[in-house]
Amino acid sequence: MKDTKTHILDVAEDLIQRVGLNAMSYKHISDAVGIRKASIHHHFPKKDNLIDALLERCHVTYGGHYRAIVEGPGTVPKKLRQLAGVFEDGLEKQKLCLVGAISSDLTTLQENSCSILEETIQRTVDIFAMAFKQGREDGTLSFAGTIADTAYAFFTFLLGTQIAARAHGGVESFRRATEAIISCWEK
Amino acid sequence: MKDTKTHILDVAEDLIQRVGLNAMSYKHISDAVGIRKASIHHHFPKKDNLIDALLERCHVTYGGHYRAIVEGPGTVPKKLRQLAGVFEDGLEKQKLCLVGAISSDLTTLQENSCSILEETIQRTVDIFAMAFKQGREDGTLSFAGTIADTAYAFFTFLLGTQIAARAHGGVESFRRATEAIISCWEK
DNA sequence: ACGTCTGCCTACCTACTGGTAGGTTCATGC
DNA sequence: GCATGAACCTACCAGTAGGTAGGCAGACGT
Repeated sequence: MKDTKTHILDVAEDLIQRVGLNAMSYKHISDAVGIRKASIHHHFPKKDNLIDALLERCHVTYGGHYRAIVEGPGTVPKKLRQLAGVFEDGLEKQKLCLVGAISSDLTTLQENSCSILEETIQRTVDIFAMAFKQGREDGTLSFAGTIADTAYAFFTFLLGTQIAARAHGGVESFRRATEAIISCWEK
Repeated sequence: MKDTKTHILDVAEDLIQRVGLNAMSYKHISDAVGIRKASIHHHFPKKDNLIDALLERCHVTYGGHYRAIVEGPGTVPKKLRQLAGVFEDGLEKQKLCLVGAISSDLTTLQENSCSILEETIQRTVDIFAMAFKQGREDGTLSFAGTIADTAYAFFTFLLGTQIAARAHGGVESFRRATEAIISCWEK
């Protein structure tokens, strides 16, 4: 039986990815975890605390995941497809990237959460940028903008395509759109 | 003094774009319009009716807007930048594209609304596709994928970049990311 | 044996959610 | 003159939101 705090975070993350930040409630979490609502408050007094913890955990978990891909073996175009694959896996389960789901409800967040979110995006883009840097250097990728801008664009593209594809086209459309973008960079 | 029904739709649209679908309530609308909550229900009995009306109106309003750009004068790359400009204008007011905002909260929608949303996305992509078709034919654009896939990718890219840029980077990042993508297609 | 801390509980609070019932006012058509 | 229906109102409903107060059982160091 795993740590309750982690269990709460897992359930909350899953709920946010599926139904969105504002449709997720302490009641939903307590139902799924199997403890009372007040007990969730014992671990995370305010909803903001939960969100902050989620975002901080996210740029460890996902950051590690992305980093493993970028620093791993294979050609750069293949790495880009692997990064897209992470989003595709989520989409298959009708789930959005946590950053995307939370960003959509940005204006209902408190300031501190916004800062963490901002930092999480930056760190993610930085990891993506390593791939584009490598691709430009080894000549497997060809793109017009800067490394940072292109990495940012690729991340936001994946984020948006995941959101749109859940509403229209599904995994098939996601894959075709991703291919349409990556193949333009491929030398 | 404009039609109340239209006034309600305008306010609801603005609210959804700013705070999201699930953070928008009949109370907020009634406050902004200046009539009582029950009166909103008189015009739109259920929230779903409001959302449906909003989506249907959206693919008239925005559809017309996009069509005017695509069918208007200027080179195709310029048209793509004008399309991006529509999203940039929204971002400047901290507002998301209606389709993006609603798509993020897709799972809290009823079936009928999902269908309309799907159709709205399809129609929008179809308009975008006209520009890519023209660009491929007159040789001002060069892209690897099909016209439909690339148009879809460009739309979802704009959608995602708008969401992400509101959380990190703002208009500046939006513009740089957009330029990074378009310049790869420009011959 | 002792206090104390953690984890969880029941019971409760206020504020707000979407939605309904039923009444008033007023313009329109017959 | 009178019925009709649209537009709006007050007043209310049950359900749910986030959050709090206070109690209880067990583990733990002293």
